[in-house]
Amino acid sequence: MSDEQLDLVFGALADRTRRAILARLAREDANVGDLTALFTMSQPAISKHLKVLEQAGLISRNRQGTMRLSHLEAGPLKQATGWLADYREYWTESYARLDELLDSLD
Amino acid sequence: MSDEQLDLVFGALADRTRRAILARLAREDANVGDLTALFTMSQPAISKHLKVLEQAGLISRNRQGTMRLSHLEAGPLKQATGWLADYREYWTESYARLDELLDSLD
DNA sequence: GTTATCTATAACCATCAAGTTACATAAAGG
DNA sequence: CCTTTATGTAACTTGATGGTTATAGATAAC
Repeated sequence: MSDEQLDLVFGALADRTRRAILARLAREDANVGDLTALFTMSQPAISKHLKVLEQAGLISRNRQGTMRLSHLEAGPLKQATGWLADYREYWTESYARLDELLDSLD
Repeated sequence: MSDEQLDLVFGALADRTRRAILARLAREDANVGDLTALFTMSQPAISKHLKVLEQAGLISRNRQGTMRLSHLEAGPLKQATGWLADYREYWTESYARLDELLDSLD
């Protein structure tokens, strides 16, 4: 995973509103209105967050009538976890199992 | 892990210089001078990055004579991975193994 | 105690990020 | 078509971020 991509992914995850959006999308796809209702901020603010998430590859979006549904994409989350796992030497307890896990990804 | 802590950890990881510092520290502890030599930026810039990493709990530091050695701390990396793993439903292939892994952490 | 080395801090600058309000655009329905 | 609903975009404000240079502070050596 490139530095540029990791910048985008970790940058996207660095905001709690965006993390909450991802948590919501993990349950079910949602449109902008659904997501706006969850927070105390304006719809344009949510649209901006969705744009950041989309550019990081963390969500995809498609039109459904007048609405646009956001859908969680797990690929970048997987890759970010892969990056973190490079430090597995420091995860002393579960070194072996993590190795297994990583081998099995993609 | 609190939202505040996740903000700090993902925010710290969102910068490629800081990720490179962590990668260097994964091999061996280093002082500010060592780290400055790796990049094309000033020593104060590196000191600032180290401060960010320290506040995120990703490194600890202790004096060794006139130098201060930075040491990688894996705890927050582990917890950030734990957060990412909440999306394991989307990691279809390795669902079971990741569950095992998480149960074994801490 | 002076000097040399290593690191931190202060002050500053430019850019970016996260929010706002106001308005424009897209699709569906009567 | 005109209206309604849903969303995107523009312009702006505020504060954070990432860098700089210059300087101060801490420790060791002499």
